[in-house]
Amino acid sequence: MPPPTCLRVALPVPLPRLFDYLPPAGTGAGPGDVGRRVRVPFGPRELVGGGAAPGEPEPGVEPRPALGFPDPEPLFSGELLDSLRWLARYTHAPLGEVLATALPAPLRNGEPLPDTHAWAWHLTKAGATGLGGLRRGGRPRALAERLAAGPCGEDQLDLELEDWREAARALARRGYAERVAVPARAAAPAPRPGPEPNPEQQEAIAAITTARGFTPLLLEGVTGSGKTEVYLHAIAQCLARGRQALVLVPEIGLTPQTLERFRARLGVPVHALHSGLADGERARVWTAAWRGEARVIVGTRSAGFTPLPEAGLIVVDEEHDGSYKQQDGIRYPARDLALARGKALDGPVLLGSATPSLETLHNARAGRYRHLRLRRRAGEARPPAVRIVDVRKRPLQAGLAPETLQMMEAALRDGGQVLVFKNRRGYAPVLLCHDCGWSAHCPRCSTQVQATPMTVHAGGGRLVCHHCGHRQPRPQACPACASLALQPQGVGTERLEELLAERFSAWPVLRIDRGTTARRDGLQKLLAELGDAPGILVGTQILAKGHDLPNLTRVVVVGVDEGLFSSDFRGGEKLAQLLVQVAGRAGRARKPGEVWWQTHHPDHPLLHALISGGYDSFATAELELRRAAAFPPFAHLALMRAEAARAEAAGAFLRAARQRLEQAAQAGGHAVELHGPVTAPMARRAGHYRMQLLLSATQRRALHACLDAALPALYALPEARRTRWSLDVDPQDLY
DNA sequence: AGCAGCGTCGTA
DNA sequence: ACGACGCTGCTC
Repeated sequence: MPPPTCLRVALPVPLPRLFDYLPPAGTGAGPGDVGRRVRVPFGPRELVGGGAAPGEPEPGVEPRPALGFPDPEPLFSGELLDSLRWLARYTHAPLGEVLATALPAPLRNGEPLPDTHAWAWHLTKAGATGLGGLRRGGRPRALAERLAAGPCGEDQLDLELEDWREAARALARRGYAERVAVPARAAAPAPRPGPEPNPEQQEAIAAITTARGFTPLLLEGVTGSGKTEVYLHAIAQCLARGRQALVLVPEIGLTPQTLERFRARLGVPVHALHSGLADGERARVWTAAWRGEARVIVGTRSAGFTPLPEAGLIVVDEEHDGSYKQQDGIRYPARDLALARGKALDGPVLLGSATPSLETLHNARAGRYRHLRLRRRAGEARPPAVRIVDVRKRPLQAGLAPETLQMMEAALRDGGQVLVFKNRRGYAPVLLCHDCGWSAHCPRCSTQVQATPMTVHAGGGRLVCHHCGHRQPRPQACPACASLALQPQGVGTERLEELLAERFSAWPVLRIDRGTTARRDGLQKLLAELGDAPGILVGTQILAKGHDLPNLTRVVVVGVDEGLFSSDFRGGEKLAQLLVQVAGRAGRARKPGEVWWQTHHPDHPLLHALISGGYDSFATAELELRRAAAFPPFAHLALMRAEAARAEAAGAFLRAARQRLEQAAQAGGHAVELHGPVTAPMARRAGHYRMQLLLSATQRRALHACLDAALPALYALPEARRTRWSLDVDPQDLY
């Protein structure tokens, strides 16, 4: 057989096909080019794609020559390439878009692989002699003395000395110290042993380390039960076998303490990957993993794409967390990608959570995942007592009942900290005219029924739309009746902070939300400021996890009711997870914790299930509801969304799509139900009209087969060009 | 998606 | 007569 003349290339364009190119030098394309980056001409522009397969050009196309290969060998191969192909099939996205998403920006743009050495510091001759002249007790002196004992990697310096970078710069200016590149492995700190695992932890560790072949495991353990210890032991054993490990954590779960703990314990380079890193740094970490230099990668969602030529273990911490599903761009499910990678690797995948997602729990109960449990909290910590506060007819101050306020005061006087959880950012959710009833709405967003209210921010001075980000100054007078009686209605975290600071003026009140923690280490700094002193923390979601607050004894959840009647099918699950996670913040050390839920619905079954039987009992009841209603995990969903400046354009596309999908389902005998098109619950966002079409099927295969059959035709529809449309397989919510 | 080619308007 | 748009077609 003659060698193939073409390389079929996957390009980062929203077109469901590959493109054929002649190899650059005129040599034949080969299987060695699969997974390689290729620079190609595409119309009037130039793109970087990935080799998908050698082959012959489709009849009728005149292939152009590729411009060149940025690398001597494929960046994507083996398990990673298989997993990315799986992801493309699963999301029904073009392979080229998936490959591009898997690469850090510089590599996506065709830049060469960066250097991956680590940095270390060493003392110069001048430094060794001049050391004695440095001021005693100063940071430069301390650093110089440390370096006199031998060169030291930057990761190790992070562990040993505070604010050493400033001191290092000072030494470098005098010519006393130098920064030198060293192989990544050489810069790793020496490992330190951890505490002896308890019997439950030992059992879990043994289950993971003795697993052979693809083994998904659910590690279910309440906050403080020591899941991280299990991860660390399993990773250490994986490293001892000469393998790499990947740890995924939620967006806000990767704290400097977490990273420090991993670094201190493992004795190999531990690389972090998160949204706070510069592009160049991400590319370096990705490349270090690709070269096998990085042995442990800890990172958020996008770290799921890290190449691991010697992978031995994948951990997904807090596997239920919503941040694992990308909400914009191509929607990929990082937890499921991790499972797919484990399958392709034929290795273990450890899913950890105190509140597993219902689908994971369902899989575990059905025996598809091994189910490991940690029931005991470490040390003497006891589970917090939960109390429901019936606020019906009660006079509320700052949204808090009198007995809640009394309890808070008592806890503070006792020297403890109190967390007040309110899932509503801003000052107040509505601005209302007391004279005529006008209220502020976003000019560009609306539900099916009404324009959405704008949230009052900045101490009442500004209006912000939480759906599209639109902001405007707060009007001085009512635009409808010119009255000056404009009143913020309801309570957000900003106002709660203000009211609590007034009521509890003797104690510090700290607000923790997206506004106050914008900077990367903002949260760290805020919490460090408070320390163990008595005080109040006010905040949103962000407070639900990740931070050890040993002196936190009371948790108050103010907005329980807002979650109880969510219209979304996952609303109950999300609320239950939140309530349990927030409760986990209380009483982590010796002090017993208490959690107060304020509600107008003290008899709601969700609350009772959680109190009487815990998350497990809630999950059992909720799974029954899902089964009865044929919702996930008992059915599989895909949501086709369309938005356009004219409502008609979005509807026209989805009607055409429905027709093609129906035809495909009928022709292929796929049992798929179609619902819609209907106006999206958020009917207009940022001025665009939104419609959606829901697909559901009992068999996942049927859903995918139907989409596979119909999608090529949908891309070609004339209506498709007049609207922005997207497909979301396994949507997190139906908005 | 981008980008070009081409038509329809708006104004100088 | 020039240019700001929107619509259409095309990308190996």
